[in-house]
Amino acid sequence: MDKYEKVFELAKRRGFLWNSFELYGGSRGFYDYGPLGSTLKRRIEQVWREFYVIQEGHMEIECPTIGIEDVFIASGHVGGFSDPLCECKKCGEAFRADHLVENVMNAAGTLSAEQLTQVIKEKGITCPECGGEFNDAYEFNLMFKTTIGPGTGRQGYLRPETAQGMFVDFQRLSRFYRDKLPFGAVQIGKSYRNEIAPRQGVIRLREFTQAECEIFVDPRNKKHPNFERFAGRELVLYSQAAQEAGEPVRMTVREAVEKGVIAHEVLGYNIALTNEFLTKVGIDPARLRFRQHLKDEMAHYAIDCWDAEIETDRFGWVEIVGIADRTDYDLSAHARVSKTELYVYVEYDEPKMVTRFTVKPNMGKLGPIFKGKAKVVADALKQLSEAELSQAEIKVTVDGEEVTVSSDMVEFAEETVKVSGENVVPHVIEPSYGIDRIFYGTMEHAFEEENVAQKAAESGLKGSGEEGEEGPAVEAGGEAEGEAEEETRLVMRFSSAVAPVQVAVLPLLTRKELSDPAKDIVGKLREKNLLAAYDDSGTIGRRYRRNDEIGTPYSVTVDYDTLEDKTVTIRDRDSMRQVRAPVEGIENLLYELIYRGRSFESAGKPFNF
RNA sequence: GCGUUGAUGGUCUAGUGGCUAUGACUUGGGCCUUCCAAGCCCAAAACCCGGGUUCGAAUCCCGGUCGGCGCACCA
Repeated sequence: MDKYEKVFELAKRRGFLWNSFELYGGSRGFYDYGPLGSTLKRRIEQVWREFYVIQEGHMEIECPTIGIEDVFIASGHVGGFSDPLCECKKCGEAFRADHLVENVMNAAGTLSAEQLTQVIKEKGITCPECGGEFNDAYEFNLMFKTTIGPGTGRQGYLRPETAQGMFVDFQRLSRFYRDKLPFGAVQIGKSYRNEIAPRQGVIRLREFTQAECEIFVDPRNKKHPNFERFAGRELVLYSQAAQEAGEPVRMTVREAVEKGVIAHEVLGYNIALTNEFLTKVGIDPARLRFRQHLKDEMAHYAIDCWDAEIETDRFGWVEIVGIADRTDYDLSAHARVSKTELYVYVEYDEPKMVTRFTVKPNMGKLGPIFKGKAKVVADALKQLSEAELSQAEIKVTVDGEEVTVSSDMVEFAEETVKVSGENVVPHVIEPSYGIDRIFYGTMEHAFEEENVAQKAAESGLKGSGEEGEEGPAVEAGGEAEGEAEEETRLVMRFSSAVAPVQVAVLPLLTRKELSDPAKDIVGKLREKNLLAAYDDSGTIGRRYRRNDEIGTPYSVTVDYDTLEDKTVTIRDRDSMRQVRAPVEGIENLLYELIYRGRSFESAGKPFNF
C-alpha cells in the first residue's frame, strides 16, 4: 500500500472523501466531501479568505456557475478550450490530430477538425501504433454545455474557471474601488471541465473548487507597496534556468526580483503570499516549490507564470496554484467582444501640457453637401496630415471614391492642451488555487504512521520504557515487551488552523458522574466557537487513537480527580503529552493553544511526562 | 477514448459451480474507580450492476459501471 492508498483509505473510512453517486455505481471525476472533509475544506477556504479578502483587501464576489456563450467566446474557451482528436479505425487508439499533422506542416494547431481530416487523408498519415487508417478528426470541447431556458433556448456553458466573473464585472468592480488602481477581487467556487479521462482521485475532477484572485494593476508600475513584508523571505524556486540545471534554487524574494528571475514585485509578493498560505494550512515546506513555466509552456500573452507544486508520494510534483501576469489579455478580449472599452482613468501626478495636432471638420458645412456621407468624410479628414490639409482643395478617399473638400470646411491647428491623466487598460496578476488539490496535499502531508513506543520514549512519557529511566520503566515494559514495539499509530498532523475537529472531550469511563461534566465542557468550548466533539465510546486509548486519526489537536479527559479538584487533562496530539489544567477557563486556554500559538507546556502541570 | 488488471460487511481480506459465505479490525449496546490499539458480555453488518450458460452462478462467459496501471489527454 502506498501513501496515496493509505490516505484514501483513511479519508473514506473517516468521512473525508467519498466517491460520488456510489449508491448507483458512481461516476468518474466526481467526489463528495464527507462531514470531516467538507469541514476541513471549508476551513482551508476560510484561511484563504483571511489572506486574500481580509489582509489583502480583495473583496469576494459570487457569479453564476453557468455562463452565456459570449463570455466564453471572449475568453477563448469556446474556440480554444478543445482538442482535435482522431481515432485509429483498426486499433481504436486516440491521438491529438494536430500532433499527427505537425511533422508534415507548420501551424498545425490553427487548423480546424475538417482541415486536419483533409490533411491526414492527403498525406496518408496512418496510426503510429498499428499503421491503420484514421477516422475523421473531431473537436472535443472540455466545457459542459447546457441550454438556458425552454425550447431551443440559449447556449450556455458551465464555467471552466471562476476568473471570467471578475473580468466581466470589471467596470462595476472598478467603480466599487472608486476607479483607483491597484484593486482586486476574488471568487471561491465550483468550476467544471469535462475531462476526457479524470484520474488520480481528487487531483483531476470534472467538478472542482477554485479560489481565484484577479489583481488589476497599472502596467507601468508593478512595484508592490508592501514588498518589504516578504522581501527577505526565502523561497524554493525552480526557475527556467534552474530547470535546465535540474536543481531548484533557494533565493529571497528580493534577490529573485532584482535578478529578474521573477518578473516584478507584484508577482514576487504574490508568490511569497502563496508560500505563506500553503504553509499555514499544513503543506510541508520541504515538499513545496515554485516552478516557472517554460517559454513554450506559457500562454503567449503572459509575461511570467509560476506554479506552486507539492510533492506527493504517488504522483510526484503536482501543480496546486498558478500565479501569472496575464497582462491586459483578458480585459482586452472582453472589450473587443463586448464592444465596450474596459479601462481605468489614471490621473498624472502633475497635469501635462501636450502639444497636438487637431482637426475640426465643420459639420455645418459638410452636412448639406455630403449628406449621409458627411460623417465618413469627416472621419477621413481627421486622418490627414497638416501638409495635406493645407491645400486649397483637399482630397480624401471615401469608400474607394475620391472626394474634394474645400479648405473652408475644415479647421486644423496645432494646439497645446492640459492633460491630467489617461485611460489605462490594467494588467491582471492572477493567483489561481485548486482547492481540491490543496485539500489532498494537506491530507497527504499531514499523514504519518509512527511507532508508538518510540514516540512515547521521545516525549518522555511516564512508563514508556525509555532507557535510563528508573522504576516505572521496568514495570510498564514488562507485559508488552516485543509486541508493543510493533504498535504504530496513524496521526493526521493537521495544522490547528484547519483541523476539522479542534478538541475532543472524553470522559475516562462512560459513567454519568464523568459524562455530565464532560458534556458541560463541550458546551463551554462551543460557546467559544471551537469545534468540539464528545466521545465516550470504547476505552480511552482507543478514543485517543481515533482522534489522532482525524487529526484532533487536543483532547480533554475528565476523570475522578476532576470531581475532587476541578481539573482535567489536556492531551497534545503530536507528542501525546498531557498537562493538568483547571476546568475553569478551559475554553480560553484551548482557544489560546489553537489560535494564539500558546505553548502546550505552559498550559498546565505535566501529567504524564 | 484504447489496452490491461481488479471489484466479497464501514475498512482490509479468505474462499469454492452446491445446503444458513471466512477472518481480522472497525462500529453499536452494556460491564469496568482511573489515561494511550487488541479486557469481559452481547449485537449489527458484504459477494458492483445487467444479461447468458447451468438443475444450481458470489464463482464460468459477455456487456456495463467503478478503481489501479500503461498510452493518449490535462486551455
